[in-house]
Amino acid sequence: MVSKVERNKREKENSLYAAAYELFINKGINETAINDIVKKAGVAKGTFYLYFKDKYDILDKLILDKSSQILNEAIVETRLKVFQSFEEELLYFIDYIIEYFKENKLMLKLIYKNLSWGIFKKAYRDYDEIHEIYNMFERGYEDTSLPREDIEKTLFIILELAGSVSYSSIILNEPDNIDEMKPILFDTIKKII
Amino acid sequence: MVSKVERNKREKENSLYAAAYELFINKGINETAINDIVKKAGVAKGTFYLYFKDKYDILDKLILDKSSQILNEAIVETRLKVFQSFEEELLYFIDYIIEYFKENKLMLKLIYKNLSWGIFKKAYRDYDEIHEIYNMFERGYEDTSLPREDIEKTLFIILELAGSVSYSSIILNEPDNIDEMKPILFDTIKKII
DNA sequence: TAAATAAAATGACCATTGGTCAGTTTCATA
DNA sequence: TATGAAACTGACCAATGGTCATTTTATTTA
Repeated sequence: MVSKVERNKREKENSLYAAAYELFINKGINETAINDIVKKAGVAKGTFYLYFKDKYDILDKLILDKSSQILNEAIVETRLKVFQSFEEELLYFIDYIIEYFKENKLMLKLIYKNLSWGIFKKAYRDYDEIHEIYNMFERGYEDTSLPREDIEKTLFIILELAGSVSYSSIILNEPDNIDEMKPILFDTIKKII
Repeated sequence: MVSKVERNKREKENSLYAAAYELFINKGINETAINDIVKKAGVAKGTFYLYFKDKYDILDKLILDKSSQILNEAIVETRLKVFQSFEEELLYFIDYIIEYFKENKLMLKLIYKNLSWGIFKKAYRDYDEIHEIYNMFERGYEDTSLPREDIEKTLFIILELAGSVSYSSIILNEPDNIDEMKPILFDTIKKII
């Protein structure tokens, strides 16, 4: 049973997350004051400092949460489908995330600009779901021309590539919009694996 | 002839740039106050606001300057050499930049985390040198299997790839250090072109 | 070269923000 | 119902961002 204290605690914490998320998305991180966050969350300022060190602490935790959420969603959706090849599976997975961020541009902006690999590593340790991406690669590697020992590095390269190209084309339309960039991005990934 | 006013003006501005650069590098951007910058630069606070809108304004201009500087240096060095192929030329260019940033990690950290494609576009318009990267691609495209119309997109993809992989491996040693990652990065680029 | 004009530089000043902590409220336990 | 523990509060102060009337410096004009 969850005690009342526990429940209240989570309520305050969650309302802080929700308030910070909305403000970071709509006003930007630099333009959001702690005062804005606690006011929107309906808690006292001191409460903020019970849960978070500063603005960048709640930001880190926020994007860790959001990013593992969307990654997990993409993994689950991918597992539900049947594919002819690993290539097809991988591209489906990446496309799922791209389409998601096409609809949630502000979230992409927030996540991508602040998600360090260090944070991702923490997710990789702490969240079982994240392992699934690697497992997908593990399962599929026989279909590829890749040396066994390069799997992790290649996975990294593909995720970095997909991430940075998607970010630029979705947020900045540079060098072109995402729908124009998708074919060449996918062709590139096919060349890599 | 450069007037005395002009000369003084540039001195103040440059001392602000130099101070901000050193502080951003060593203390971090969030931890650096405008007061710190003007104190280090030896000018009054009001002077700062004559030249820059805020902290992020001087940061933008700083990284635009630093990044076009290193890009230009790499281009000049590459032009001095003779290559057997476009592939060789491109990899030399990228390697030059990687080696530079290996020796200047803090600068890479500052630039990469804050260089938006928007800023790069401005450099692309304003600085002739930046065009040279595209020209290198233009000259070399006959050596590749790429369709003519995909040159710009491919250039973009390769630069994004090299940039994000280099950043992670140099700064975070993730997923491995840059010397371990280089072979696979270069192989990947070869596959792409 | 001296006076008038223009431009640049200054730093005291105030509003906003980050962060603290003594006191208060809420909850679990005996 | 009393007691102790934990969560919560918001008044408070130090630090920061940004302004602007005044002063200093450079240029132009007479």
